[in-house]
Amino acid sequence: MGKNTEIADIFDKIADALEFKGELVFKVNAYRKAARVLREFSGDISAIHPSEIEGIGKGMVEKIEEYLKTGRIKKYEEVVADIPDGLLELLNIPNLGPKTLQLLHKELGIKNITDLEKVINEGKVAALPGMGEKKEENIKKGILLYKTGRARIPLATALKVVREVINPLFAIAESISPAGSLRRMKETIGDIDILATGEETGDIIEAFVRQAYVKEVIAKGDTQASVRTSYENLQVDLRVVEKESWGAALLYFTGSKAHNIKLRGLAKDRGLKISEYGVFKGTKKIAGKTEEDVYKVLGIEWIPPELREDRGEIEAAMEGKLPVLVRQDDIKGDIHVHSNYSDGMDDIEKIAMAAKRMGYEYIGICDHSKTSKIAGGLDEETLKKRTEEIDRVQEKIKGIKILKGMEVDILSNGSLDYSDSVLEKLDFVIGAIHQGFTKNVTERMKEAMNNPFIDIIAHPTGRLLSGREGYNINIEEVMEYAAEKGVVLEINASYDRLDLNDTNILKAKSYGVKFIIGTNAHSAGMLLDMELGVGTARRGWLEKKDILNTYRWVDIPLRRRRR
DNA sequence: GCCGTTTTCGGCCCGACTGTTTTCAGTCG
Repeated sequence: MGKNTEIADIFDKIADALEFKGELVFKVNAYRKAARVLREFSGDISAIHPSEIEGIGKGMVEKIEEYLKTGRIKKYEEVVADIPDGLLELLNIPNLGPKTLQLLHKELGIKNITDLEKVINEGKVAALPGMGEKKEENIKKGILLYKTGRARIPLATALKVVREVINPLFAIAESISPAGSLRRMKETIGDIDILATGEETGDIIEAFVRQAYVKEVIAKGDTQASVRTSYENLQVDLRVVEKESWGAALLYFTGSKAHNIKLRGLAKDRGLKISEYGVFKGTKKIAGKTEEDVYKVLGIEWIPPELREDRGEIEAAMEGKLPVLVRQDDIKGDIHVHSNYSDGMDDIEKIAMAAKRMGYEYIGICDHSKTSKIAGGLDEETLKKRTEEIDRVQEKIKGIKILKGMEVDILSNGSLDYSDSVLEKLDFVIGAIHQGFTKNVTERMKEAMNNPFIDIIAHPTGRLLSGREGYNINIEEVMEYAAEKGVVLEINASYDRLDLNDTNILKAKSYGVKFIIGTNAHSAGMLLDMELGVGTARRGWLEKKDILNTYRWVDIPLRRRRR
């Protein structure tokens, strides 16, 4: 874990403590904002000066410096001194906020979850001022949710669920769209947000809460409802709005929260007010039908959802310098697909046909090399057979170029898994670390890049969304060396990888790295994961020219062609 | 605590829903 994440965690804890103590919300928010920007900041935090990053002022810089020097932040120790260990952790319980927690602590002396459950079961909570039976019941439900865990689900799963949720509503709603972090293509999703419009608002809400997948109706009003579904307890929120407010509502519901807050602040500076109903000058509504309208009255262009994270996109829009983001239909081929020669499910012909149906110009068959025995890695003899097979299929199938690639293991000394004479005959080579995740990974990757036949580095950090931390690696050093050597970094679009991720892409781009999006598909159907890779690239501000598989095959400036 | 060609003081996004109230506080997004 990097220093900035460590400090961000402490700032968040300070925010929790201050909020618990009833400190001014703006002060609390200042700590939360500082934590957020620190998490996303990729530069050297020891060199930050006040006001250099928005949200980091004099006080925060002092605390950062203090932490770097002493490993502690005194302010943190002061604010938590009189708070029992583990009490603030209870703020993660849904329906239990700082005010209620303070009340329970003060009046009933609760210090941890055990105490909390005890007083709830004894019915002592309902008797407190401002509390009641229902509030007690809601906290009880919250505890249950907290204990079962509300893990974020991968984007790929959320995309599948949202399609199931939306489909039955098409018949009733006039228009309907996913919003929230899903629309922003964030790599993991907490809740699913859906926006709809239509004549019969009540009918839409009723139809929504009556779907078979609904396990519990959390809230239901005239214009919105929240349900818990049977899909891993995933919460889905539906909001129904007037047609005239569609754009403002979509903007509001898409977020991110930080993006919205900044936009609303901008509006306020101009004497306007933005809500989910529209943009208002006094009581007069001046925009709101489309998202474009809302941005326009602020004097800026429409910002693609994937950029809406308050990472400089609003400033870029004000200067007219928004990137023209890469799109799915810019992609001309997929170069990371495993066939049944190694651990893929489908044969080369089936993959090629599927790629052709997707409208690709080329498809790169890319199996494991010999050291990856578990994954059916190919020895030189089998590789020769695969080459012949590709030639045979290519004879048969026209209209798509089938490329001979390999995902070659980077070995413990940084050498590649085949001799140069074998690598030279391939159309392209992707180097990958598949073993020794903690051993000299940075050095091995750099050594591998010294081999002139390596074109691409696969899944550069090795992290898995399902939990694996990734390699013990200095990723900045790898990025810098890749840029120097002209080695391309992969955006691996596999649903569990998305590696490089958005923030690493931004960082790599600043070093001058070029990218390629590969699905790492192990079946023809998984070619569709390209959508996830494109979304991630867009979150990393990438344009068509940054991504090499938007080029025709003959035009891709692969390293081996530039020697 | 942060921030500033309207300000170095006085602002800081905005609204829905729930549950407790009888006009509003807390939580959430």
